[in-house]
Amino acid sequence: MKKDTREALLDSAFNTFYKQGFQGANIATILNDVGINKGSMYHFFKSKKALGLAVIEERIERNLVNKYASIKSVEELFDVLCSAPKTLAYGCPLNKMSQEMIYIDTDFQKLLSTTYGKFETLVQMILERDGVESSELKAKQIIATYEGALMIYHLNRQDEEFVLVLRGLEQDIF
Amino acid sequence: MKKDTREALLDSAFNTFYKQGFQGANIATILNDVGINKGSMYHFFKSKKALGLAVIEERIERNLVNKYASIKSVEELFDVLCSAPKTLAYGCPLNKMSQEMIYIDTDFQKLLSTTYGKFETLVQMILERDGVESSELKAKQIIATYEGALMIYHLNRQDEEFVLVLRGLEQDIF
DNA sequence: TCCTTTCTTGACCTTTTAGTCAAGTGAAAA
DNA sequence: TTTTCACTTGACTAAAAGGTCAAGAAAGGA
Repeated sequence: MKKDTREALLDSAFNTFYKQGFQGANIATILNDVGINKGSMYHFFKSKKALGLAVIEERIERNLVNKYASIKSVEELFDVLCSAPKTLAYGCPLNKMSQEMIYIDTDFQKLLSTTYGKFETLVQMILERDGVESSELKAKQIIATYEGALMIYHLNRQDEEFVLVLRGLEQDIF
Repeated sequence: MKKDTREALLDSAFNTFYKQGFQGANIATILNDVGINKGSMYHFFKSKKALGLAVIEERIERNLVNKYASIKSVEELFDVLCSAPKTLAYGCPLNKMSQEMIYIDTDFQKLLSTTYGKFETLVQMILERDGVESSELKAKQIIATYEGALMIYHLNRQDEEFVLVLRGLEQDIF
């Protein structure tokens, strides 16, 4: 049972921070959700901050790799990107955590910066595999448009427009 | 002096919320910054939430209109967008506040959604004045790329790449 | 000048928050 | 069986948070 509590904590913390923000979330919610007591959590994580950093490393980053490492073509990439409104109910977890924390805490800043770098590399590799020119810049273009469009989607809740913006980019670039 | 305190409160609250987030900011910081006491603030704003909503209406929205309403051409628009890293030290205020609050509070959600709509309309009008086709979609494309690129910039702190992404869009579209 | 309304003060209240700790449980190693 | 160590409990603490209020100061109109 040793690992289960830690994993359950990370799962619940990820969901709670994702929805409410790191600062806005309170530990009691997570504890109640998992069904354990405080001391148990503080056995695994020395502080709320440590839990937050672990969520970035062991959930946000892991989810990104799971999602993008297996993508085989640019076409497939855009299909996955276009499905974001269905899978990401509160925006991009990495983007959201970054906007909140990078100006406040340098440990968060460093880790989020590194994680973003990995995301960018994953996208870049998909482009290179398909023989796309200037893949670094295009990876940034794709991610930027994706992140921005997802934010706009969550303010409007209009699926079609989100897809149109991304498909527009796909056609402009390729 | 009647209006001064209210205006000073809005200024300080805007800066504080902008840097630390709405939930992460505490009222004592703002009060200390302005140099007044609690009761004085609660005379003008019935709650922290009311202050936050007023900041959106009277600062975030006002700043957007000030910045974009006077832009005369698409060229000028992209120049202004490219200067964002110099003027927006903690990202796009509207984007940041939205990511944090739209899933938490419906009053924030409504107001931020409306404010975004005005921003989009301002950009759309610039495009139309220059005779750009399908201005609505292109306004969304520009804003999406801008917002996403600005987020990436703040994780990397590399000016050139931010500008390259935006200039790339400018060339792809026009 | 006097009166009314608009601010301002600063102490106070209540709730919530992250974090601590000594005592206990239980499973696995010895 | 006994010992050990990883984990769990739940009450406790201290600080910080948002918010209240009665009383006083200023400002403006009559």
